[in-house]
Amino acid sequence: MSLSKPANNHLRRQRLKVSSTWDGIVHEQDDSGLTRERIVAAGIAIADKDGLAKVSVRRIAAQLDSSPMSLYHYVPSKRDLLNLMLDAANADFGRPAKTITDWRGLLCHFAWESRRCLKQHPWVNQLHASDPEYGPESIRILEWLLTSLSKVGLDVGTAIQVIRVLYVFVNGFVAAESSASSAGKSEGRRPVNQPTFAKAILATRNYPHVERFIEMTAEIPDDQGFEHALNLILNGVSSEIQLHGRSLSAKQRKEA
Amino acid sequence: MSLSKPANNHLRRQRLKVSSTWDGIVHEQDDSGLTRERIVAAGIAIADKDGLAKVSVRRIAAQLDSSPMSLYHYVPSKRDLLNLMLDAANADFGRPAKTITDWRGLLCHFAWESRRCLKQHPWVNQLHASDPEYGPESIRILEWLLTSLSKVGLDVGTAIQVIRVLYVFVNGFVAAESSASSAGKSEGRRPVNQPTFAKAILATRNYPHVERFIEMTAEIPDDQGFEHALNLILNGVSSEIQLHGRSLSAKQRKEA
DNA sequence: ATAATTGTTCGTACACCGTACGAAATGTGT
DNA sequence: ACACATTTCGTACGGTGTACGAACAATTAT
Repeated sequence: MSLSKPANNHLRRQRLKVSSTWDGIVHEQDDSGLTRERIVAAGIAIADKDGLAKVSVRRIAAQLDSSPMSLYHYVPSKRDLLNLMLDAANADFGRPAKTITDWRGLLCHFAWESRRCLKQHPWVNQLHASDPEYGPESIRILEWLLTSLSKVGLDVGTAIQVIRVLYVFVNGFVAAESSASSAGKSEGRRPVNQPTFAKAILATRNYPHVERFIEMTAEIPDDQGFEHALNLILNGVSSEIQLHGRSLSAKQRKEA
Repeated sequence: MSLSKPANNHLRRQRLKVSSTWDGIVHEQDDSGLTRERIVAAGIAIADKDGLAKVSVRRIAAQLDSSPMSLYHYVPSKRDLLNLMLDAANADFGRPAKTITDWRGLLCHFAWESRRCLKQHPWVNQLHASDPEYGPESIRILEWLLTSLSKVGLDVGTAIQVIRVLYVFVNGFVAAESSASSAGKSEGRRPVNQPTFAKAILATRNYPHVERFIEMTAEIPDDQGFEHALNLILNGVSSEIQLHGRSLSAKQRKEA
């Protein structure tokens, strides 16, 4: 459709050499050509619309008016393509205003913003469970967070430990959230009278607490539940900091 | 190979009617026949040995000297088969001695025991990310934990919230653990000079904190890291309880 | 004993997947 | 114009889940 400008392709190739960091290979193209970015974007689009399971090399190719095997010139394997998608999904993680000057604020921002990104692309969780490779975006974010925290006076060691917990928590929470809501949406998926494990068992009325559990998680708004849980963890952090404070009193850390 | 005893099959079918609760269907068999349990067990064996990806209907059938389609009489779909596997994996969750009489001890036990189960079957995490359906075992465990906690005086509402956090945390932690270790084990998987996103980026030495992060998570023994993180969360719980304690002082919960 | 009914196995087939291989096409440098 | 490098893509292999229906075996009814 749109024609390329072969005149100065050579120059542009020279010029853009910096951009691509996957391996040695460098490509660029105007609108209609293949690009790793375009491929990744198409993959994300499909995953967002129809779920991660529907992301196939063939389908991406179709969406780009190309052929399956062509993609393999820009991406070494599907596995890696998924990794690229994963990282790209973190691209719109927002750094906060600089006005935040306490660790709690920073961690809060991190948690909420992570959650926002994750909810935008529910498939990230699935992906993340089977392959936690860090991409450039994730690394940038992590670095930013750690430097911010240390600027604010938090010991880097503790920061790291805490982030690990927080990160894991947010991921898991969102996973639970999104799979619960998707279970509600596509509730005609099952043959109707096949009442899902859980329902059949709970119908025996032998597990009152669990019933209560399910009720609660259903009726409490997700945001509120998240905030609550988040605060719980942050309180834990707070008490951690108080304990072996700013690297003082390292001795009494054995029993407190 | 082993011959069946067709003489009294009828009687035995009558006798065993109680056991199976999936839907209405009831089956039983001596050693050589198909059973839902045997199918599930085979699936678990494969997943344990070669990973979840290698669990296919065909392969399970082969392992049971049967044909693929035969399995579908005992299991409605592969999706459900995986759910059955998931639940079966929780079967050896151990209840603690009754000597534990404080919430912290109970939650600790729950966390450690969950982790143990998860580590035994690393694929559970993967599975869990894409389908969190509760099975009978999980429900039993949850019910037990909740009743125990309430016996010990913990408000059920808080207990529920806390368990959610803890559960999510343990899952995520173990996921991180196991995928990190598996990345180390099969490190010849990549074409050697294709240096993984992360390594290439970190090689620029622009992200010192992240480097430190990776070092730390690598060198701290997993058990220790887990204990630390767990205590952090439990401290959060502790402060939560102190705050709006045993439903006292609900007013000052706004700012503390 | 014979027939009808039921529960269980399984061969075949379809649509889909990731991707190895190598030939074709396209563009570039001399 | 020719040689070269890059990019495209047709074909094919071996795998997947499972719908369908024929075959078989066991149980029950007559």
